Amino acid sequence: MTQRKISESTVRRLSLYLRLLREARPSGKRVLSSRELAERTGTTSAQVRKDLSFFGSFGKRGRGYDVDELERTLARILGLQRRWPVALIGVGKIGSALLGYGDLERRGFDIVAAFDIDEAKVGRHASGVTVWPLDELENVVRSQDVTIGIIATPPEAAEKTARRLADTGVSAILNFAPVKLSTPDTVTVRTMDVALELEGLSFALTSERGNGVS
Amino acid sequence: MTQRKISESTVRRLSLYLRLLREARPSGKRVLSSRELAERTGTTSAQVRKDLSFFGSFGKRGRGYDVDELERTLARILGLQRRWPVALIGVGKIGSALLGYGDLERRGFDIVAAFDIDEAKVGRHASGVTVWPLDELENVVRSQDVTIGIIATPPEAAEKTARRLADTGVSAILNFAPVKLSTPDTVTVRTMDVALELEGLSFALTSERGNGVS
DNA sequence: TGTTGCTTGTGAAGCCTTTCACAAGCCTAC
DNA sequence: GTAGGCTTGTGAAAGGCTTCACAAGCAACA
Repeated sequence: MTQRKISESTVRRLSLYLRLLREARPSGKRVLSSRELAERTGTTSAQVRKDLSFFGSFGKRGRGYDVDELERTLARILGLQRRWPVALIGVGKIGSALLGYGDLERRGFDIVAAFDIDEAKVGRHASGVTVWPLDELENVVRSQDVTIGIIATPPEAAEKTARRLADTGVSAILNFAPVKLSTPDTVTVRTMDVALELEGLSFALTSERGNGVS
Repeated sequence: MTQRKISESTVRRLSLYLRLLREARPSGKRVLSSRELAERTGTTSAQVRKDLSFFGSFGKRGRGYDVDELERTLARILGLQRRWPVALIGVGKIGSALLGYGDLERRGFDIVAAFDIDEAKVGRHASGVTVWPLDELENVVRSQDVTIGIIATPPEAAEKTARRLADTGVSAILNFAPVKLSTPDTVTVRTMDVALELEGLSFALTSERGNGVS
């Protein structure tokens, strides 16, 4: 789609800009400068302009960026002009929280199916999503055209689950299990590990220094 | 404690090394080389050695790193030779999931108090932690010597909650609300945003390219 | 139309992180 | 005890990301 090698940090910031633009819209602001975007996302104006410049020129000199237009542009760049069907594997504590977490739907991601190995959890979940037995993973994922999977299983099961997802054609995985997944490199994996983040905070507190990082 | 300017990515990797060492112990391995550490955490052996070299020399040439010793060393570097009392603000979906999530306790973080503005949630939580009314935040945090707070409130309440925590002497915040927190720079903030991570995956899928990132 | 003020887009510089490559050093086995 | 094989620790090189700094351009207004 676009040129290669956009860094992960750039993509992260693009998401932040998009989030900000969506929040800004109701306020009636029609235009935002790179400086304003920067201040409200915790970066610098040069960084904002550089990030956007990888994809084109979207601003007007002397004015800034049109809020609506930049919102559409960023959504397109990030692949969010569409909705993504997502499969959730593991309906324990974290899985259940995700099922009920409206922010995902609001931002374009629909959990269309959930899976659990525990028969007791199979059926209709409180949040309205159907929980399938794990055996059905391949069938349901294929029939629903799922390309993004969320792993919220116990750590022991994560690796195997990842392999099954990969084999079924899923090419992006958000992993909540505190393990490194070994997947073919046709699959993009992001791991979220709460304890790991807390450990980062522990380090910051221990090495005693108040440099706030967002 | 140690020399300055350790990058966030280094700290992240140190956590991964530590996690791996703890997993490796039961297997009976007494020694691990930087190559083995690297392979199992998704980096390179040179990176492992460089990361460790910021803090000292812990290996034995020709052999590798003693598992027990390096585990202790990393725990000390990360400030994990102690336990951290943590306060949780917001006992909704995410907050409840965290309360029941044993991995935190296992890795040295004790949620010693939870808070919610909703009277109905106040009392003893299923997971055994006391849920306090929000008004009690300052009292309880101070009396329990909490220095790490987890914000799991709705986004609108996050900023104010962060300020209250900061004013009460909390100097590290793990933020689950999808907003940028503005805190004095005596406070270190890390934000975890599920939708943001999914957007990163969306970008990867959209810009069509299979470069697996862990 | 000309002037003033402001903001973008971008090469270049600066800084930081990762990778390279190799001397130094440990261990085993003969 | 010494030869061979392996691994660490680390300067130096390479690579990547961020910041700088400024020409180009838009808008408002006289």
